[in-house]
Order: sequence, then C-alpha cells, then structure tokens
Amino acid sequence: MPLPYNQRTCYCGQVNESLIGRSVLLCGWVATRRDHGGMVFIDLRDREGIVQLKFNPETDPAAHETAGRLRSEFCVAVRGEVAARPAGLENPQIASGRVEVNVREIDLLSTSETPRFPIEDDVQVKDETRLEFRFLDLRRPAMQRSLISRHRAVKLIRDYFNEGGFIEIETPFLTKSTPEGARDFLVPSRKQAGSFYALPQSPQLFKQLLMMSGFDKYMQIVRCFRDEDSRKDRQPEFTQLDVEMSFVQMDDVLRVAEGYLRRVWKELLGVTLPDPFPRMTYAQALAEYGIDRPDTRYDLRIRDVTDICGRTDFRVFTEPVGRGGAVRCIRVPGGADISQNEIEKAENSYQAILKGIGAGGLPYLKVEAGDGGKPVFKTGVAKFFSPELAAELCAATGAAPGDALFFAADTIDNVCKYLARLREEVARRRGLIPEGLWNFLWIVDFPLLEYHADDQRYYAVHHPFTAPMDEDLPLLASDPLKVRAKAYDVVVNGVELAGGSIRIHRADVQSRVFELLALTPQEAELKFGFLLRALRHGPPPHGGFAMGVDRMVMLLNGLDSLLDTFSFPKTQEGYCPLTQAPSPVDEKQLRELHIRSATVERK
RNA sequence: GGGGCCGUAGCUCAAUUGGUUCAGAGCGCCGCCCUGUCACGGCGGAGGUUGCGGGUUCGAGCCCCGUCGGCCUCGCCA
Repeated sequence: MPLPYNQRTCYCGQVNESLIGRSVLLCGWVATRRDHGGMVFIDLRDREGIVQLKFNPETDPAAHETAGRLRSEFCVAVRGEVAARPAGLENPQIASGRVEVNVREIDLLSTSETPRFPIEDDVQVKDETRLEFRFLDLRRPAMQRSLISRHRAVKLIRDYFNEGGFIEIETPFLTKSTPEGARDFLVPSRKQAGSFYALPQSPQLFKQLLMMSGFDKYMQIVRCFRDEDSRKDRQPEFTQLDVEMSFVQMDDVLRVAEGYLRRVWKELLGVTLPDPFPRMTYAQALAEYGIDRPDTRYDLRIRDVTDICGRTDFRVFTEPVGRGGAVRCIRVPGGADISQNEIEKAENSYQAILKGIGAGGLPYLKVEAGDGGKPVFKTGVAKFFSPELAAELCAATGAAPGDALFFAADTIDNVCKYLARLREEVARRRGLIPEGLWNFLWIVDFPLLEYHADDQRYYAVHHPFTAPMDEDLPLLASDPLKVRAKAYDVVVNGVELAGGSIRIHRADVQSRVFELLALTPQEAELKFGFLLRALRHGPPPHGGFAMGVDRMVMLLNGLDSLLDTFSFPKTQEGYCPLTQAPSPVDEKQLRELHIRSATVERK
C-alpha cells in the first residue's frame, strides 16, 4: 500500500514513550525479522537507531502478510501506533526498548540482495570486503556514529573560527609540485603538453600568501594529498584544519588552537581540558620519552646511565659510549617477574621487537632482594656491575628489588628510538595505560634543521618556511643545528594531532634558509619564486597550524583505524575496492594528455 | 623498496606428520512449522575449481616456485 514516505514523522531511533498512543510514519531498513508464524517482529533501523515493529495477523492481516515477505535490508515505510510494551517485555538494550510500533500499513519501497555481511557492530569482516560493500558497511551504527561525530567536529571548527573572526578561503587543488616533503600526486596538463599539476600536500604556501594579501585570519577545512605508503593512521588523501594568522606570536597561535580543542572535547565528550595545555621542550621529550610525541599517561621515563655503564667492562655498553653514543634505560616497576621467554625468547618478545627496528639486542637486569634486603642484580649482565656500580645504578634509576631495568646502548638517536618503542610496548602489555586520560601537551623548541648523513645536507624538521627563534638567528651561519624553530606540535596520548609554526616573513632570512637546505638561488627562484616575490611586498609577520581532522575523529570516537573515520577510504595499496580506482584509461585520453604508459598491458 | 602474517561456503573460521571426515562447523541463506520475540525456537535443505598459475609426489587445502590481493611493519610520510 503506497505510503507518503516524504511525510516521515520522526527517525526510528527517536520513537519513545512520549509518543505512546500517537501515529507515526517511519522509514528504514529491516535489521532483523522474528516471525512466529502469527505475530511478526521487525527491527527497523535508520541513522538514529532501531525500533521494534509489531505485525498482528488478526488486527492487520494485509500488513502482516507483507511483513512475512520482508528480508534483511529491505527498505520500507510503515505507519502505525506507538504503544508501550507489555510489562516485562521491555528491551533495555535499545533506546526505544520500552515501546513498539503496532503497524497498520506498510509500503515495501525496495528489496535487497542478501547482504554480504551482517549490518551490526562488532562483526569481524575483512577490510577489503567492508570497503567493497562500503554502502552496507556504512549502515552499521558505529560507522554512522563516527561520520556523524565527524560532522559535529567540523561544524564546531567552523563555528569556533567564525566567532574568532577567521575567514574560510579555498585554495587550489591543481597546483605546483613542491620538491621537498612527500611525493606528489601528479595531474597531467592537456593544454600544456608535458607539464603537470600536483595535488596539494597542504595549502601551506597559499595560506602564507593570503596573509600577505591582508586577510589576517584564515582557516580552511581542506583535503590534502600525499603519495606515500598508507598505514592504519595514514591515508593518501586526508583532511586538515588549516589555520593562519597575521601579527601574532607563538603564544597567540597556541591559544587559538587550544581553545578549539578544549571546546570540542567539552562539547562532544564533556571533558574539560586544562587551560593552558602543558608544554614540554623537544629536548625534554627526547631525553625522557625518546620521541617527540610522548605518551605521558604512564611514567616509565628514560634515564641516562651513560656514565655509570661506561665504567663497566661490558662491551655492549662501553663500545657505543666510546663512539660518543649513550646508554639509557627504563625502570619497569615489578618487572622482575617478566619471564625470560617474554623478554628475549618468544617470537614477539621485547627483544624481537627491538631487533625488528635495528637494535642489536636487549640488555636487561632484574633486581632482587639480597642479604639485608639490599638490591642484587640477576641476569647475564649482572656480573659487569660491581657492588659500587650497582648501588650507583639503583640510585640513578630508583631501581628497587622486584624491578627490571631495560637498557639500550647505541647512538643517541637509536637509543631514543629503541627505548621509545620499548616504553610503549611495556606499558601496553603490562596494563600501565590508564583509561579515560586525555594528556594534551605542546611540544616546543624544536630544532630548525636536521642533518642527513646519507646525502650530506640539512633538512627542515618542520618545513622550509618555519621561522628560527630570533635569538638563534646568528647561529644560522655558525652552528645551524643549534638553531631552534618557532614551531610547535600538539600531542595527545602519544598521537601527533596538530602542528604549526611562526613563518619566516623576511625575504633575506628565507633565502638564507633555502641556502642551508641546499637550494641554489636559481633553484629557489624556480620553485618558490612566487613566495620570495611576495615576501618583497610588505609581508606581515604570521604563523598558524594544521590539524588532522581524521585523526581527531579517530581519537574522539576511541577508534584505532582511520578507515572508520572516512566515508570511502582506500586500502594500503591505495586501491578502492568499491569503485576499483585507480584503473586504466583509454588510449585516447592518454593521447590528449600527451602521456604514454611505460607499463605493458597485463594479461 | 625491504621483512612478516594471511587468502578454504555469502560471513567468521576448522581440517593431525601430505593419506579412507579432502572438504567440515557456527552464523547467514532457502522451504515448512511456530502468536510476545528481541542471539526467537523446531524440522528439513541448498551452497566450495581451498585466490590464480606452475612444480614435487602414487597422492597436495597442507610442501616448493611464481603471481594477484589483504593486513601488520621498517624505510617513507617537509
């Protein structure tokens, strides 16, 4: 029977006791069917939730007959009365569980093939299958929640920045290939034979130009593209909140960025974040956590024991020290009970994980109580510590009987890398990560440059347009690696969520930095001439930040994969199982683009 | 670009050292029955070229090589 489905009265998930006795018109999909031969129950689902429909053969035989033909994921409209469920038959598991709809009329709007997988949360289906049938996957309540929460976060962005006087301005997607950074996605030009656009890795230079144009406060929610290998927290195209402001110092930018995050966490999670966020220097983060995005929810802080361990006769320690490296360790409280198997034998032992990232091994000590309760070291490394050195080590690390000490001895960079990984692994396995904490912090005082031995040149730690600290400007000439940048990252629970910097607004400084980055003036002119020219036309001091929207949605929803925050993501190989993109194109299309494929046709 | 794991029914998985259960289970699906279910229940049934190609073997889901795809990971991600 045709029903005016355009006159829907509410969503399924909104049916509740306030509607008892009222007639409702609902539209949705058949989630489950329970057919008793007589009475038929259907759970009807839409984006807001589920409501139970009841079909009674005695009172509504026509509707009941149709209900018997319904199958999973059929799309229907129904009209009926909301009624309280009989006492004792409520279902507390669904929001509408105290009521049901006695259906008088039903209109079968469309049928469905049997779905490839059940449309429920907590079903384990291969990613590939989920993506191939993404339109079904997105019907799952968890996916609907995720995308709806994403909408709310994005709306909050626009509200917040609009209230702050920011102007949203779009920037080109077809733009110029940038030499540094990630690989570009290229788009061949039809009209300029042999030339290519690149999809933007970020609107970095455009937003700086907009500052030079006088827009003063800019924001954009913008897609960015990077042709690098995917991970579960990385997609080739992703969304950034991009912000830039003129006439500001670092603290002004941080205040704006924090304010937004505080508002989102308050409004979407009811969580009050600190004002202001705590700050930690890059140097401290590396020294104590081994990484520039420390997870401060648990302690396990790194201790430098280079001096003490350098005085042992243990070559694993003394050799790196002799070469200018370091010996550092973490103390694992109660770690003496970790089995040798878990530390160094098992396939996924701590040592195996470290070896996987290049470490030679995992020296460790277990501390036990000796005579008079004095700490005594066990394990093979113990014999290298005289009682005096042992006492020094315990004092330096706070190690007490029952603890374990895990060491790394290598170059300082590697020691940091190994212990950072070890911290994470130990914390996770030993359940040291408290639930419900949101440890936001700013990492500041980044170095401006880092040196790569393989091609013997400096690279920008942040990007080539980041301003050096004013007081470090003289070091650009004398000791570039000592120059600190006006750069900052937001880290939460070990995840880098946002980052930014005050930009260079003086043409001479920018040229000097390009020079350090091994760009000749000619190359700089060719690649960034437009920026340098703009910098010669009264640029305001400016700075900003960018934030990963996808990652934020992931955090807000407690998800561990970016796949669940995108509507239509791609596999690790950049393939879309739904549309089968990328795909070959006609020879004619290629000819028009002045392109010839070097790949021989398969099969 | 490197390393690891994986690919068996629509979905999730099992199948001893290669051998008479070498194709099975749960869910789903189809049919019949069932008037208060919500993991409905009962009876019956259909459904597989074990990703693909080659090799070893008397014999391969299992071993070897190649290939395609997926996931994890190192590199990469200014």
